[in-house]
Amino acid sequence: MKVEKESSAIKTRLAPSPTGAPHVGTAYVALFNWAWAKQNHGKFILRIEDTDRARFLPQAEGQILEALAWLGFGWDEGPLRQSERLPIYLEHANDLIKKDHAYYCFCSEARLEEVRQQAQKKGLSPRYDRFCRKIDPKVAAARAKKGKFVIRLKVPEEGRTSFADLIRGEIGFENSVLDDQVLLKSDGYPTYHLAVVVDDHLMGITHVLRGEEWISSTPKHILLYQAFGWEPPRFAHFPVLREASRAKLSKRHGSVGILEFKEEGYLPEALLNFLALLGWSHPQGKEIFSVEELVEKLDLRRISPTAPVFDREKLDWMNGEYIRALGDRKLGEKLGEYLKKYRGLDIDSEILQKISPLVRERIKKLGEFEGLAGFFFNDVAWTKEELAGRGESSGSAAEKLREVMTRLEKEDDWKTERLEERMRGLAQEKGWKSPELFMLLRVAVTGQAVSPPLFECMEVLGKEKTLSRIAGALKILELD
RNA sequence: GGCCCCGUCGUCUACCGGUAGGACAUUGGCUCUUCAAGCCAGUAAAACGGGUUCAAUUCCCGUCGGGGCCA
Repeated sequence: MKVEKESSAIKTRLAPSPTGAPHVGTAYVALFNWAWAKQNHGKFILRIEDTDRARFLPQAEGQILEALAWLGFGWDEGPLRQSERLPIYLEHANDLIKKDHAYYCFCSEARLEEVRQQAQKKGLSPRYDRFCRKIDPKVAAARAKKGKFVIRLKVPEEGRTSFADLIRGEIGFENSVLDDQVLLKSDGYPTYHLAVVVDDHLMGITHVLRGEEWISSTPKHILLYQAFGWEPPRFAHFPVLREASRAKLSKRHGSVGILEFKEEGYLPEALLNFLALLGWSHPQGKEIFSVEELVEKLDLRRISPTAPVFDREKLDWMNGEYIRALGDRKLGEKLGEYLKKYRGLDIDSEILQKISPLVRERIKKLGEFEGLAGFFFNDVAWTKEELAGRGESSGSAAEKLREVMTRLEKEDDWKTERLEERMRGLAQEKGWKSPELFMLLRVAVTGQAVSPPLFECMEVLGKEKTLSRIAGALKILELD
């Protein structure tokens, strides 16, 4: 059964530039583009905007694809590369010249620079002075055949260009402040502005959801649509993500790359849930929800235009929530894959299944696993201070451990409850404080003062390994 | 410098003309073999100044502050 509704015509796109590792800001915008398309049974397109040759990075596209795959965003068309569509842009730029909406410009860099500075001195926008706009088109065309040129848009001298932003409402600009934007560069590549407009139109994009840094270029785009005689898409400008300092997200304060989050052990579901809450809010005030629920409930009018701070602490909390919600089995699997891929550790999955309930409430990211539970499969080392310390002499600590050894060696029922019962009994019998005994044992067995519950650890570790750890600790204490 | 966007607890936000609710963080407590998790309680906000209105956080203007774009 096929139900075609008007809304099924909706088409969105993600248009990242392959100039570096994909940024969370891209994930943020991708999320809403993807969800909006899904909600409307429309299409989501991936387009690689690689016309900036100076900043092009060959490995970036692969990273973008990997990041999107990790986040779970599939695309219906693409990836399309603008660099493979050069003739199309050229053709369209020429078309604009024909329609007298664009013109050739032959000005040198030096002259342009001088014009800019003069304009600025007068307190005006640093714009091009439209010198070449006055050249007779026929003369210009002839000249263009021989030498270098760029093609510029003929921006109307008067009037106002405005659009209804889906998030912010009416936004308008006086045409008089707009520059005669370069459309085609002297190297034959289109500028961003020409390429987006041509592509968005040719691909039938109905909704352009992008970051607010594009607001000031939007009037140029609208003017281009008008020059071509095309109907512009709807626009929604999302707020940009900020650091606590209100500056743009930056590496100095933590991760900003999508793949870095993956590597640190964030779950994509958690990252996405967190991102969804920046700007948007669930109508029932829910904090934890799936992307499916976002798809169902998303309403662009509910997006706040204020640039939100990317609060890594809340992200961590949320990731912890998702980890806790995972079953032991699932968490064990995820840990296995993660440790293998990023730490080169191939841990037996059965052991991982046993450990995962012990760490589930104690880690916020998969990357924290090793620090908390590495002792299960790595060797441990102690110092005397770590073992004794806490106001206890090495002698008395050693005495306790010796006693523990004797009791444990006899124990055949190596189960959590049994072990706890034994050790509590021992403490009571000897008049030792059980918290102190347990801490000593914890350090002896795990090599750490902070660990999952002691007796569970001992059970998982097994009798043999537990005893050899205690023996090892004892040796350290007996050294002078 | 010009243009544009934004301004509710520290942070993310809700209500959007009848004075503020939730979440993270934080503080205290409970629980307790460490650390967590969990539960309970607490602290904490409408940048400022003018309008409009019976009434403004909510609408309008200005100021200030933050950010973006163009170089």
